[in-house]
Amino acid sequence: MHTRDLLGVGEVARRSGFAPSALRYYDSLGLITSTRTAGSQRRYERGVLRRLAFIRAARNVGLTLEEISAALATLPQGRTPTKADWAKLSRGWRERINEQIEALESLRDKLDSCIGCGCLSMRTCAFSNPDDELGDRGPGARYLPGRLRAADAG
Amino acid sequence: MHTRDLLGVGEVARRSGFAPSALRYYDSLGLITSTRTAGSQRRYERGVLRRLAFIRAARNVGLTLEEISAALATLPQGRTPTKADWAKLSRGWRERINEQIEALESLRDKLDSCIGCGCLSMRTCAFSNPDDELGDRGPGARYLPGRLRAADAG
DNA sequence: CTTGACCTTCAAGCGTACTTTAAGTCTCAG
DNA sequence: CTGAGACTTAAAGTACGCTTGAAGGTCAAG
Repeated sequence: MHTRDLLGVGEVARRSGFAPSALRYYDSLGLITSTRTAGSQRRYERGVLRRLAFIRAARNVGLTLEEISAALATLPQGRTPTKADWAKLSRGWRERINEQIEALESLRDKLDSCIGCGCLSMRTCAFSNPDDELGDRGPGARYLPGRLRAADAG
Repeated sequence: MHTRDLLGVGEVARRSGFAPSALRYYDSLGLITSTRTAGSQRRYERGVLRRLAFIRAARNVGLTLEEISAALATLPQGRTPTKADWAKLSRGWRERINEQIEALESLRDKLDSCIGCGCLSMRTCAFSNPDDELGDRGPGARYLPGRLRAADAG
């Protein structure tokens, strides 16, 4: 067998869907941990796959790697996390997603009224009003309004 | 009066809510246009404010500057855009926002079933399944799943 | 004409999340 | 033991959307 209980980066990549480079990056951030062979190649336990599944799901919800890292840090150390541990971690996501949905609905409704009146003028149109907290999140791409990126790790 | 019919960068910044540096950046991209004084300082017509309102609203909806640029390019050249022109431009956003909302709802529902079963395992859990088109969008931050970032300028 | 506020350009930096490249090393089926 | 293939590191690159800094020029009220 070449299917041991320790997996190399390539195999974890295949099974998790993450690129090897992404796995090394996560490794460097401490999001996942590995043992090393005598020749310093990474070897992962199977549990890493569940961890990676969590990471991907969290990314889908919109969490940053830093937020994910913080969430993972709350897992019980010593024993292998149970299903309940993982479920607890992701329970908060539901509300987060709901907030994102609400924000988008509000945006859509504003758009409806703005198209209705044809306004789109500065600081009077709710839809484009810059005081609706924007641009106060530092540099970097902001694909969605601030409140769609509120920090709240499960 | 120092409130002419041509506005300097600082004034446009104050009125639009964009930082002067952002305005110069947009200028460099051709998103907004300016005339120049003899001393090569930028002077904007009042119409730029509506244009900037559009830009901000489009950013709120999730459009990239490139998409916004393409949308603005479809405005009638020669005459000043009417309210109807602007409304036409933003009409497509509604569907875009609805798609975003649907994607999030689907994500939330998957999460519900995943928490119910406690699964979160690789390639079997719909919520974290990497084959749900992820990681195929090149480098850069991806705060939300691919389908939440589909290109479709109003 | 002075002066202070405001403006100019260009280059580099930032933050997130990785990927790519280069040059070299390790592993293990046969 | 060999060789193909998988792996290693560090540094730089990519993408987006700006901000910051340095060094200097302009504008307009008084």
